[in-house]
Amino acid sequence: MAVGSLVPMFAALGDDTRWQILTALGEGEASASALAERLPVTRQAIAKHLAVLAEVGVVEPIRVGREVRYRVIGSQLSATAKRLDALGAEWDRRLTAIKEIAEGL
Amino acid sequence: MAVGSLVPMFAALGDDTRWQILTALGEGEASASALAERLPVTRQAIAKHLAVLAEVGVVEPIRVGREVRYRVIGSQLSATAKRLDALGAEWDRRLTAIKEIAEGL
DNA sequence: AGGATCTGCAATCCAATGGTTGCAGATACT
DNA sequence: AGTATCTGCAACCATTGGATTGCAGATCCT
Repeated sequence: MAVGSLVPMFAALGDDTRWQILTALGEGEASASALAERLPVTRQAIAKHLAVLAEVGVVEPIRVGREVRYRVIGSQLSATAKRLDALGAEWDRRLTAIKEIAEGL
Repeated sequence: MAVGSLVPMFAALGDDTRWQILTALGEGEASASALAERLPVTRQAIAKHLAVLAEVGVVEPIRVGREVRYRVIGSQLSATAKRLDALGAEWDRRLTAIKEIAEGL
């Protein structure tokens, strides 16, 4: 299985502030400004984070007049999870096979 | 669900070289020196990567005489996948509920 | 039109990190 | 014993990246 696009996804998910953003978005769509009011970082910092989250497709921008709201795409997380699960199973399968060969079975 | 320990895991998985290492380890246990022979980075760089991978528990060191071999723990990846999948489902559930409320259903 | 608010871009700063080289300690081989 | 090999520690460098401030453009409201 190709690892490929998984890496940027994990890199995006490997930051605490971004999870705070995702968690906040779990309560409904919100703009960068709105998020900045309840998170301990600047609007611009949040904007950057939203950009990387959008880049990997885990969040989606929705223009509403002059503001841009974001919403989480849960299915993207689930899809990533499926791929990761497959990789984990694959590793166990191969290593078990190798072990059996090594033990002469 | 607590996100907690997921973040360091994703941070660990969010690096290309580390996936090269994991992939190489998929063909069997190997030491840092052995890995350095087939990857385009130094042994010490690999050693550092193995340290962070071991820190999050996706890899396990096995001392064999004077060398230290590492093996992938596939089940850790699967476990992470399960948690991520649960989060994805949770988000979709909540956002669907919010949407229904907003539509007055 | 004028004010308030939201977004976007750019420059800047500092810490974290991926990578390197060099050296010392430990273990194996002959 | 002596040599070769493997690990581990430390210093160091360059780049990335999270975060900030400042300013300009766009949109809404009265």
